[in-house]
Amino acid sequence: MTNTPQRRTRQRAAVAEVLAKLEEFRTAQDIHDLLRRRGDSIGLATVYRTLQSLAETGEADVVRTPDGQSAYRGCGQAAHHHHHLICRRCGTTVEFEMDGMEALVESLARRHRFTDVGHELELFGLCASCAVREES
Amino acid sequence: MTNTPQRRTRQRAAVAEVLAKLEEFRTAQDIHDLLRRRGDSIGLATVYRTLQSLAETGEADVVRTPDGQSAYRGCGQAAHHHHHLICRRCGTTVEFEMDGMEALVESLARRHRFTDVGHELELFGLCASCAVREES
DNA sequence: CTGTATGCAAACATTTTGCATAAGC
DNA sequence: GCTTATGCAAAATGTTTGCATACAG
Repeated sequence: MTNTPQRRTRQRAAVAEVLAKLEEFRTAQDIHDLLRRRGDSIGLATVYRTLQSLAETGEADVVRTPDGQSAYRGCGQAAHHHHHLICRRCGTTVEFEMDGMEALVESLARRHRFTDVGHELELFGLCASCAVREES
Repeated sequence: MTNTPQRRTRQRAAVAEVLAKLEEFRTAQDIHDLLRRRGDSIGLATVYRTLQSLAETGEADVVRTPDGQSAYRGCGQAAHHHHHLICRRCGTTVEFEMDGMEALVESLARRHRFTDVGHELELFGLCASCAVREES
């Protein structure tokens, strides 16, 4: 299986550029909107195709939002690498860091001969206010 | 917001029953198939509605599969609570346990006044064979 | 009886694909 | 020039919803 050589196109560059300055995960459609608003003319399908291809080569990370969309972020953007604690009722999100993780994931990956393992940890629970509201 | 009182219907019971004996997360459509194969006549929409309602009341846990489907499992089934290490290229999945997690999640939840916090941790990486294949 | 749950089909939202055209190499 | 990438619109996929009917309480 030979490495598919990608062509340098205006669109691909644009997607890569936007992706590179994204701090957070953004939906394919979000990215399409961003590009359009920036003045780049690009088709939605192309955005999808490009993001997919970038994800395959590891240049982008992907996660799934709780409502079922794919969200992308430039690889390496995981600057302060925080995770999310999300209320499954009202959607309130708290960012947090988890120091142990890095090491845990590392050793785990090594044990199973996996490389390049990313960890996007999303915890879903019930926030304080919603917990109150749920007391029947 | 009063607790919506659910009616005991044959369909709801059937879904709950299947869910109760599920060890792993299953897609709504999977569950629909299982029910049909078991001889229960039930509509797909009903399965979706029931699963959603069970998830809202906390009787079922939900996760998103990497390909964008919702997968359900009876709450409390988290018996040996393992996680998944998934190859983002070939899809190979390795189950693993992570002892530290329970405690970490617990303290984190408490710190932010969240309750009922579940942790489904899915790690995506590159398995040994795919890593080799990717050496360009 | 009253009203919620079901089933079906149609509606939806997101993502993928076919195909003709444009553009990289 | 040959071949891959793009754009558009149409198709596919997974899920939700409207509405008439069935059935639980």
